[in-house]
Amino acid sequence: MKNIIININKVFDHRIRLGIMSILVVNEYADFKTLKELLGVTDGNLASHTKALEKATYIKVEKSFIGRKPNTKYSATKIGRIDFKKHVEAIEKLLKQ
Amino acid sequence: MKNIIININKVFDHRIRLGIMSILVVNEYADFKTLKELLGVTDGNLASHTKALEKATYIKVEKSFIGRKPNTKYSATKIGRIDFKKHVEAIEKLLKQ
DNA sequence: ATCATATACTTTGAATTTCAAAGTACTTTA
DNA sequence: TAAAGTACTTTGAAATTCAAAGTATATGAT
Repeated sequence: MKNIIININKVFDHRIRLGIMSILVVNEYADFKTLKELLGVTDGNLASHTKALEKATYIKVEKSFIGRKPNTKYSATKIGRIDFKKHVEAIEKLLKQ
Repeated sequence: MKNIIININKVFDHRIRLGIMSILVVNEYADFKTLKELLGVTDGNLASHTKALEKATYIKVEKSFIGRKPNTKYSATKIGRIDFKKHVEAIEKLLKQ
C-alpha cells in the first residue's frame, strides 16, 4: 500500500519554517526584523527555525552592518527552492486526493 | 504588519496529522490498520497523533469487535472538518501569496 | 553627559512533542 | 499447545519548540 505522506519534507513541516520559505521564494532577501514581523514570532524562536533551515542548506545567511547596526539577511538557496517546490507539490497532492 | 501564519492551526501542523485528516475528510471512516498502512508510521506514533486529534475534538474514536478481534474506527467530527478546511485555506493562501 | 529605552540579534535550558520499543491481550496457524 | 500474528496501548528517551534572559550597540530624554 502506498505511503501518502512520504514526499512531505520534515524540514519544511512546521508552520514557521513554511512561512519563512514562502517569504524567501518570492523575495530575493528578507532580514531578521522583516521575518519576525511577518511571522509574528519571538526572536529566539525565529533564530531556531532559521538555524534549522540553514543547517539543511535551504537558506543562506549574510551578516553585515547597515550604518553601525548589525543586519542579518536570509535568502533561499537553489536546493532550498527545488526541495520546497517538491514539498508544496506533495502537500497539494495529499490535500486533493 | 500582518501575520502570515496566524491562521495555520497548530493541531494540523504536522505531516502525520495532516495525513490522518486528509484521509478522514474523504472517507467516512478509517481504522487503525488502514491509517497505519496509508501513512507508513509505527503503532505508537499513530496512537499519539490520533490521541492529539481526539483531544482537540477533531476526530471521533469508536471501538468495537469485528468477529472476535478489536477494531478501532476513526472519523472526522463536524468541527474537525470545518477547522481542517480553514487550515487548508490558510496554507493555500500562504503558498500563493 | 548619563540614564533609560530601543534595536538586533544570540544563548540557554525548560517545556512540550515526537517517536519507537516494549508490553498487553487476545487470535490464528501449525 | 506452541509459535507467530493482530490490534492496539504504555512508556519514556530523544528531539524539537519556544521564550526568557543575555550581549552589544544605538537613540532619545533629562
